[in-house]
Amino acid sequence: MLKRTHTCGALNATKAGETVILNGWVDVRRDHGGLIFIDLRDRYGITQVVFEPDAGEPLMEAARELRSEFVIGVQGTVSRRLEGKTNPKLATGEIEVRATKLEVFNRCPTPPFEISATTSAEPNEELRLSYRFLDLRRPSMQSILLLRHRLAQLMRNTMSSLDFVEVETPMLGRSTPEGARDFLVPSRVHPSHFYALPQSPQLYKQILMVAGYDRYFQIARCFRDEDLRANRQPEFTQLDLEMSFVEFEDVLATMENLVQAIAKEFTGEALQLPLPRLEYHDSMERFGNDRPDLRYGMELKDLADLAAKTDFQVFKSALESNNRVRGLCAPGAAEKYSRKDLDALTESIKLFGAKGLVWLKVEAETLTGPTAKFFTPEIQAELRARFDAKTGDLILIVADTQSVSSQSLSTLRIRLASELKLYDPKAFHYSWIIKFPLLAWDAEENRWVAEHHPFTMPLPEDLHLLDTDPGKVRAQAYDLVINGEEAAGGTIRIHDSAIQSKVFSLLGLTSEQAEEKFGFLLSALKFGAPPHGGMAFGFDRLVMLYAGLDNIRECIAFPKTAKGADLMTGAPGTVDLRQLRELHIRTTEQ
RNA sequence: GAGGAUGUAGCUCAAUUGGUUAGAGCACCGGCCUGUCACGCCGGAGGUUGCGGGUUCGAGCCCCGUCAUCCUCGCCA
Repeated sequence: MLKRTHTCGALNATKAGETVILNGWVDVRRDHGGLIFIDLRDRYGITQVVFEPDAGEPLMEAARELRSEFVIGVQGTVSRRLEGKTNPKLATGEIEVRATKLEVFNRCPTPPFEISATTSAEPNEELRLSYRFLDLRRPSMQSILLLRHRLAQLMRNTMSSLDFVEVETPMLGRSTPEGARDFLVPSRVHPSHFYALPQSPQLYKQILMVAGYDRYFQIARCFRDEDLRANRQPEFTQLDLEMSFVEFEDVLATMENLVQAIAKEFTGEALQLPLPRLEYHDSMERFGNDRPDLRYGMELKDLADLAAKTDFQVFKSALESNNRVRGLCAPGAAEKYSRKDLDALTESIKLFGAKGLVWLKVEAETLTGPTAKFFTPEIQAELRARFDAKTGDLILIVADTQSVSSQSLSTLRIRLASELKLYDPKAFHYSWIIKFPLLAWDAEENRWVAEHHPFTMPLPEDLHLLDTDPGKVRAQAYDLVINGEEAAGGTIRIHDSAIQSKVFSLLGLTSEQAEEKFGFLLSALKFGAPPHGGMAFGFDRLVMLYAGLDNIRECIAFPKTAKGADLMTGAPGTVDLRQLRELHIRTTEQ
């Protein structure tokens, strides 16, 4: 076998005259009859190999047989290219390898799509996923997986240097009631009993704190059996971590070191610490969601006072039902959005239950639009002032419930910012969102549910509200938001049994039920649990952000489709009846 | 569970109002070519228009069903 002495990205003019062997795939063949060029590709690069008649007819004959994606070994002499014949597009473009020997390791049928980077049209994703082994051979995919590897390495190194210990936790665990739907694994040995794949290593990492591993981390696979989205897969990866003997500020400060290292590595930016912070309540008011993209402004404004002064029935009835009247001002959008575009915007928020969208174009003298007549000159002036609106701007107003107006306006804000190019798509903005609510009221179940999980520590100054006004209690929870994406999130945990019981009772759990559901953790917490807290970074999402991707499948080697299928392997598939019998399982199909 | 989009040659796409034999570029195959690097030139082959049914003199196009993929809501931290 012709074993490589160099990779296809390694040769340059300093190696001229050396005899080398390259291994790789034929990227493209250019057959000039008397002279044959081969671009040879591996994951390091592309090197041009030239077959010349001097090398003998048998070699030329063999070279003529070569086709795209043949796997070969080539021996030859590194040779400086002739004056004016260099290729500045290739890192190896100064040289070429003049072939003296050729070994074809494997031939390849015409591939279903082209691997070469010179191809402009992207094959459709279904095909790419079916032939993932070819898709991943494409240089663009290889650079993504390499970036992913670099991020994992950086995280491991940084965490280790901060004295975190990597510990693996089980994939086969126990189903717990809170959170997402579990993937279940039947037990052969225990009929009718099931393991659950971890939604996250949450409980194990708290137990590791009790065990004295005061700084733990893991690049952990997590599983959630919920419907998929462009940025959601049934299995995904987190950088999971937990720290002991810390408070809120300690976790944030420690993690900012990691964030700073990541930013430096992937954007070259020297992040100023501490990172900016925004309270949940302010974020909801100013941006309508808890993960605002702060690369641009276009903040939401409350307009209740102005709405009250109009005779506009839509506003009046909204205020009477204690709903919100809020809006935003899109700079320079009045011209760019036709009546049809505005109808499309209106349509887009009906998805969230919005009944309509009030739009006003800011002109030199007045505001115009179908509902402008409800706004007196005085109110128009106040509206302008509130948004600091300029001629040519577009004011959009939604009158609806807190939830509907927030969802509608935050979605409009994101869409308009993108369409109006209000930010540099290559820029990065990092911020913490803090002081999340501890609990949310579940109207269906008629009880409080934990926003994060039942072990989240309330803010000390809000503890007294647990008895009087639980909905107002804020948590020691924090999210890291990068460019409008939730990149990480975490909490300080409760290590005080009195507070824990109080939270359980608010959640409607008796101590017996809590014991039954979380007994092993409660037991561990009793045996000397240190104060602790931690967080988890969405690893795939970080790769997406730094690779500039808008789809999570692009940064996962073997992802699932929207219905959770693996088009390459055919998973999920059927199994033999015998396997089912061993597992004590009978399906409804049988 | 729901809504929307897409499905035509190996790939990326086109095909007027339902009307002749469904086209193009790339890839592929054959021939020619000693400096290409998106090589070039000449020639060729390649189609169950996702699948099933219906309407019609006639369906890639209209209708019904179904499958797959994508996006979104619900769901999910």
